[in-house]
Amino acid sequence: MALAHAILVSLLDRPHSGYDLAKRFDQTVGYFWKASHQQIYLELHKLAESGLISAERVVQDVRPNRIVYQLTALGEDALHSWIEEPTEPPSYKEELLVKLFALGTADPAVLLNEIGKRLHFHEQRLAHYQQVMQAHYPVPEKLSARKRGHYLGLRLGVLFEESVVRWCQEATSMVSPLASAAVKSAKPRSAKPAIRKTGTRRKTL
Amino acid sequence: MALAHAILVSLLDRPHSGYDLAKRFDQTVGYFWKASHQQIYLELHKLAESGLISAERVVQDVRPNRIVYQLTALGEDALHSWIEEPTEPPSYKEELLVKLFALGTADPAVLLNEIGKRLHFHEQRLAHYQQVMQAHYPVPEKLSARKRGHYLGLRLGVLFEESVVRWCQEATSMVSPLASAAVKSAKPRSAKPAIRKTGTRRKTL
DNA sequence: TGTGGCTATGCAATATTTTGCATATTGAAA
DNA sequence: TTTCAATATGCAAAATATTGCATAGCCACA
Repeated sequence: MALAHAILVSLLDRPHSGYDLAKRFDQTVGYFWKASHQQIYLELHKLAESGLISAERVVQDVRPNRIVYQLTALGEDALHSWIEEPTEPPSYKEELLVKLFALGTADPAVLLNEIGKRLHFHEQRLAHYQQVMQAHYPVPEKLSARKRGHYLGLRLGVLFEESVVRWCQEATSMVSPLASAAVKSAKPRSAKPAIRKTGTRRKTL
Repeated sequence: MALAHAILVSLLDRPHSGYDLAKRFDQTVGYFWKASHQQIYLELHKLAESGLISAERVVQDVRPNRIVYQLTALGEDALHSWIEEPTEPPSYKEELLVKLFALGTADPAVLLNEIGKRLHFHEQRLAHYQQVMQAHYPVPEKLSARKRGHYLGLRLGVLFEESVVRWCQEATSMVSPLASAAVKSAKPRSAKPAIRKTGTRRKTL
């Protein structure tokens, strides 16, 4: 139930509305913990019900009203005893690697294209992280305790992205010979163009 | 529904029983896709029902009987059209980083200990990956297409583990000054010993 | 002779996450 | 002037994942 805890640590910094949290989970915390707004709102209701956070309605005239949540003493305790519990290493679920496992029979060109898209994505994210790093944590040794925690999150992000970028480059050079070979031997696996109607999704599988 | 596909790519190599798959998901594929045996058995039933795989009961006298599954033509098609679909980058969920976000108020010694355990874990895993690398993929440039896919999975594993190991080291040197400072200022957050009754789990949070 | 581990499969209940939909206002752009 | 993006919150259904439990024989160890 770690989403609850991710919300609680966010509230440790300062009170947030669900909307705030949803945005925050698209940045900072979101670098290593994703959550949709639906999930956040649901979790906030649960947390409020169990007394770990308290809600306050803030009336706004220009914008829709907000419900701002803050930690209760109970919530702080719960958070800190959770922190004392042992932490399990996460499991990565990399769809792209699953696909690469089928490199023997799949069309290398398709996978090469996917790898290229990923390279771009991770380069962008790396650049973003590095920029935040420059702007907010130029001298890590001088940071306060609280900021060190945030810094270390970002730091792992940087290291990860660097790895993935490098991997994408290596993967490109290992897959592209297969793709060009496939072109030469003219053995197209499938002629259907990769048209994706956005919004549709296969139901059966 | 990527578990289904992770199963299908495994079956692409050769037929497997649920038990085989569960073990495989603790190795190779499991490096980047975890699944429990319950989930695997459930998924196998679904896949068999939708005709993507076929089941065959293998009678054994010494051991319990096994049910061996293999891909059908339908299954192969489904797998390959899934591969053509765009792939989303995964989201990492790192509990430890969530905890580190509370570094301002949490006990640094506890987190330092967790980081230490993680360092050990990832060093072990890195060593294991490197050993498999040596044993099975000594010269990546000479690998067949099929093996290249497997190699690239392992390769990302190595890069990841190297990053995390490095991060753990950096994190240790950034958190330990806080821990010793806390000892000096004698400000224990909680006196309760970190006893964990195995099998119990908090229900409310 | 009991205890535990490995092989092998599975059900049921709960928890978590995703997907789709719904509502309502403001301000800026086309 | 319609359309789009942003602000703000939420419900319901379906898909996925986790947790606990059950069965059952064989083998090794003490």
